[in-house]
Amino acid sequence: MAEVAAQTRLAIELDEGKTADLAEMFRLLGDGTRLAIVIACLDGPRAVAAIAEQTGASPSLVSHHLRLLRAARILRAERRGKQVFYSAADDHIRCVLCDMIEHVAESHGDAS
Amino acid sequence: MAEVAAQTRLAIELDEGKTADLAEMFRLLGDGTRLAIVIACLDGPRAVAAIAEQTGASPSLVSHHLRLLRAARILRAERRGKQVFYSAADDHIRCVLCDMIEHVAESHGDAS
DNA sequence: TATACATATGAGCATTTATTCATATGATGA
DNA sequence: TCATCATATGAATAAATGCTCATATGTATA
Repeated sequence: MAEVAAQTRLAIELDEGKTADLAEMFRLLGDGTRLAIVIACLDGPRAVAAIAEQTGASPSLVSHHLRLLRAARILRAERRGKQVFYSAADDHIRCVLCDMIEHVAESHGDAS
Repeated sequence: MAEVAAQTRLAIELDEGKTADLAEMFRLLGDGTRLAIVIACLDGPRAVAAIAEQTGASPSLVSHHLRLLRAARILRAERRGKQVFYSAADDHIRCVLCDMIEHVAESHGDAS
């Protein structure tokens, strides 16, 4: 963990455009329904109906969100017959989620 | 990087409450102004006025956002005389940002 | 072709949210 | 204490956003 800290303690310098792109990514993960959809797709390709059932959201709503997540390249779509399967576009999203889970866990743990 | 992927390829299972907490964190980073504020605080303690100048936002707006970021334990505040200095609460945020920067860089790079 | 199933899209609505302006709180120095 | 600087807070508003309902597109089977 110290290594990671040292490795990443470099200054992050981003122009306004890059910062906006980054924010857009976080914004997409910043909705409970959408985040649940992303998490549902982390373990492998999931059909829209399955995602809807797992998350408790309507197929229509799921489809709306999937469009955004696909456009942002957070998820990728793959058609198999009538169904369309969605899965994580790459492993970075998984890392982002794990880091954030750790953060939430730790900041809830100690009082300050 | 393969290690990280393998290390994190475990299934992420979160109840509704944890997912909402996570989403709330991402939501806070999902605004351009707020994200710029967080980035400005990554290299060390920064006073409110300095953050305002660096980000181009008004001190009032910065203060509003700082309140949210502090409440979410993304930033921590430290008073020195008249000024209040803000810095990153821990290194997880830095990791989250680095991962997401990589993701954006790669998904812009290759066409799919 | 016609029907059924799976997903996608569009419009409308209710809510949330980022921002600004005005004002308040807190701390230092004269 | 008074004045000043730095930050925080509250109210108001314009814009963005998530969701639902209705409908369209696309695919497979009878």
